Amino acid sequence: MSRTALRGRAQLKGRASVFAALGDETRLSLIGRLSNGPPQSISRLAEGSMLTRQAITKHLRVLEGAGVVRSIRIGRESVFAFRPEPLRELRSYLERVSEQWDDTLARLKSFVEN
Amino acid sequence: MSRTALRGRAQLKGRASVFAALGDETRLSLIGRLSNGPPQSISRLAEGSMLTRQAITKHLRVLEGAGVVRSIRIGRESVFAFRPEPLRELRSYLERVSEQWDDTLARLKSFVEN
DNA sequence: TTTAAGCGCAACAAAATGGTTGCGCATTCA
DNA sequence: TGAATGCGCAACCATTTTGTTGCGCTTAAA
Repeated sequence: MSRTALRGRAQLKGRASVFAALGDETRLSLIGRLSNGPPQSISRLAEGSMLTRQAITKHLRVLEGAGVVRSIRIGRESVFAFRPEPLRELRSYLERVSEQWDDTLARLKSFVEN
Repeated sequence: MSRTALRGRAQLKGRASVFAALGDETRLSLIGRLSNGPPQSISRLAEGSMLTRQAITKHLRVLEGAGVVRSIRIGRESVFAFRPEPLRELRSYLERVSEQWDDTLARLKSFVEN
C-alpha cells in the first residue's frame, strides 16, 4: 500500500474514533460541561449523573483515548480538561463532505438535464 | 421536566445517534462514496469491500436510522442516497462547542490573571 | 495519627455491535 | 419459461461496550 494510502487509513481510523467517542449521550453531556466550565475532577463530573463514578471514569477514558479531553493528576484528584483540536478536525471534515456533496449534486443535475 | 428540557434531551439523543453512525470506518467510507458519487445499490456498495452484502446492508441501515442516507426501492434494487442535513447539524453543533470553549478559556484566563 | 475523600484495578454480568451463513421471495434477463 | 440477480429475514456467534460491585492504595483533613 502507498504511503498516502496508509496515512489515509490512519486518519480514517482516528476520525472514526472521535466520532464514536461523541456517539453517546453521557459523553456528549460531559463534553458539554467541560467545554463550558473549568477543568473538573471525576467525582465532580459524576455528581448528579445517575451513573456511578466508575462508569463516568470509563466514559472519560474513552474521550481521552480519542483526544477530546486530557487528564492530569493533582494530589488525589484526576482533573479533566477539554481539548478542542479533534472537534475542529471533525468540523473541517464535515465541511469537506458537504462541499463534495454540493459538487456531486450539481454534476448529477446537469447529467439528468442533458 | 420542562418543555425545552425535553426537546434538549431529544436533540441530544438524535445528535448522539448521528455521531455514533459516523463512528465506524466502514460507514465513514460508505458516506465518502455516497457523498461523492451517485446513489447506489447495496450490491454495488458491497463490491470490493471485503465484507459480505449483509454486513454492508446492516451498516446502511444504521446510517439510514440516523438520517444520514435514505433508501428507495427500484425494481429489485435498494438504492441509497446521501442526505446532507444531519451532517450540517453536527457541523453547527461543533461550531457552537468551539465558540463556547473560546469564551470559557477567556473567562478562565482573566480569572487566573486577577 | 486517625478519618475521610478520591481513585484505580479487577471481576463480573447484561446488552449492543459487527459479522457470518442459509434460505426463500421477487424481479429481471435470456 | 427458466436461470440468475438483488434483497430481506432469521439464527447464530464472538467481541465490545456499558454498567455494577468490592477492595485497597494514596492523599488530604481533623
